[in-house]
Amino acid sequence: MAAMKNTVVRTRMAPSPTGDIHVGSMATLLKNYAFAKKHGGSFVLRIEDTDKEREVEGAIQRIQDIIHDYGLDWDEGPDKGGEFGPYIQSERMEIYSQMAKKLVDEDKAYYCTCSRERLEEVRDAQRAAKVPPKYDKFCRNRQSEVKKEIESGSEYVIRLKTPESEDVTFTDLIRGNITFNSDSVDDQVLLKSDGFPTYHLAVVVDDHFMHISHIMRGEEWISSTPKHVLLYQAFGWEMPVFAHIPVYLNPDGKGKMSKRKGTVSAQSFLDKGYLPEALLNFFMILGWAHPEEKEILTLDEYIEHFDPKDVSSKSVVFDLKKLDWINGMYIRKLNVTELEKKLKPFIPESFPSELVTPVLPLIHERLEKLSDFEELTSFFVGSVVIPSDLLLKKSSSEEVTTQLAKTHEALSTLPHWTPTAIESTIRELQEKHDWKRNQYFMMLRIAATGKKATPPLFETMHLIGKPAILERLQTAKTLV
RNA sequence: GGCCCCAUCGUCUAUCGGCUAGGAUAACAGGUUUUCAUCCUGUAGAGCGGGGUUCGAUUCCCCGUGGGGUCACCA
Repeated sequence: MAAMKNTVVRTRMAPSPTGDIHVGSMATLLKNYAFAKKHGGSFVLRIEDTDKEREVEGAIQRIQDIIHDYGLDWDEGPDKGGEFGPYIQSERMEIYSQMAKKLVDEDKAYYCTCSRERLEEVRDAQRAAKVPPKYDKFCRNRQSEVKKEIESGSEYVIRLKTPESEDVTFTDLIRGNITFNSDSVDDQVLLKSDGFPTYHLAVVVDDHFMHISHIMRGEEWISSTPKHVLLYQAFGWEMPVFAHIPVYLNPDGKGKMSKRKGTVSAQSFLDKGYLPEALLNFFMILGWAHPEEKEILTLDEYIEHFDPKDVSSKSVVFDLKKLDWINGMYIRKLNVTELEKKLKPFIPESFPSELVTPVLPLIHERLEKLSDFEELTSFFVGSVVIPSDLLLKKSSSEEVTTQLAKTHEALSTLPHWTPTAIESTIRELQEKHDWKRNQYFMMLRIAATGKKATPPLFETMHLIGKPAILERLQTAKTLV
């Protein structure tokens, strides 16, 4: 790659503060981060707040927090500055208007005073005539008139003077050359009537002045890339390398991941009990494979091997089953101290704190998500509902009554309530009466917990405690 | 609809013209286990269709089909 030879790798992520970061954006951010790290370059965080109508209060802080929560960071950005700041677009207004004016002066852009109403009418007519809706270039060839209108107070925008019938080609690292005809490119607004730049002007200007070498962004930007290419050409600037990352499809395989089909914010996955490391790992192997197809890998291993050109060119399904598997792997790798710490926000207030540590070893390998804690421990405290039909599943009412009575009797006189004492008591009973082991144990499990699936019986009974167990055995007896 | 992108097991992928098409996950079956989970073993499961190019195409080209993206003074 000759183009890369003397270039310092600088990547960026440029979210707009209109809400929470999407998981897809976080995955793209990871790629930008990893690529910059791999080449000893810099990863820049830039805030694109040029739409004051959609801006959400506090979003800039939330964006930075969530990136940190995922264990990632940036080298230059709004909070830490950098050589090419400021990194918030609303603080760079002067640059954009200057650049837009420059293009007008060079006859590469023009003023437009068309009202929104007129633009809407034009588009409606085009849609009715089944032609692609585009600006009709009304102002493009009446600039002297337009300037007079502006002098007498008309609102105006600045539009790009798109060349006619020219091929616009750029290279995408993942797909190769992509060509559009300039006739399909609108005379894009560059500077809005409120003085703010549009996204298209702002990205190109900022990426240029911030010396961004590689633009890795979502595939949904491919169709606006020709506008950016035209802008680079108009300014006479060197183009960065593009790599458009495929979008994530909904788990059902239909359409771009959207709120309609479940939550999509990066935050929401943390809230659901996924570990950031597991999420990052999932992002790594979705649409990309380690040379040895290793699937559980560290950030460092990823950084070492990741190359945007190896990213799959097709949209990929956000497979929650695989995410669950990865998350389970990461939870199992945790030691109990770490697990307890990460579990904190997922432990119900009603759960006795002194029971947390002893219960962890019993549920550790059963946790797929941190949020499973509540479900897996529901029977350790409080009251349980014992399904009577399950008690009698493999035996008669008489036998179960006898089993419950004898067990209650034996356990109530137990001097030391330990797992081993409970176990030997119960095993002795089972052997003495020649009860079917599976039936008896399962019956006890149901009586003690109300559930068919639990951690090992004796440890579980131990933690539930003697009084509660005796009480539940009594209750069970009344049900059979 | 126009434009653009894409196409290997259900899903994510390997293959960079030689394939008995490999792996992971999910599914299913079995083993370990007092249940579940973990762990181990096994089974089933894929090159969208049609044309070329070639000694030979999953791999290259074209057409079709299907899927996706995008068409704002939003990013």
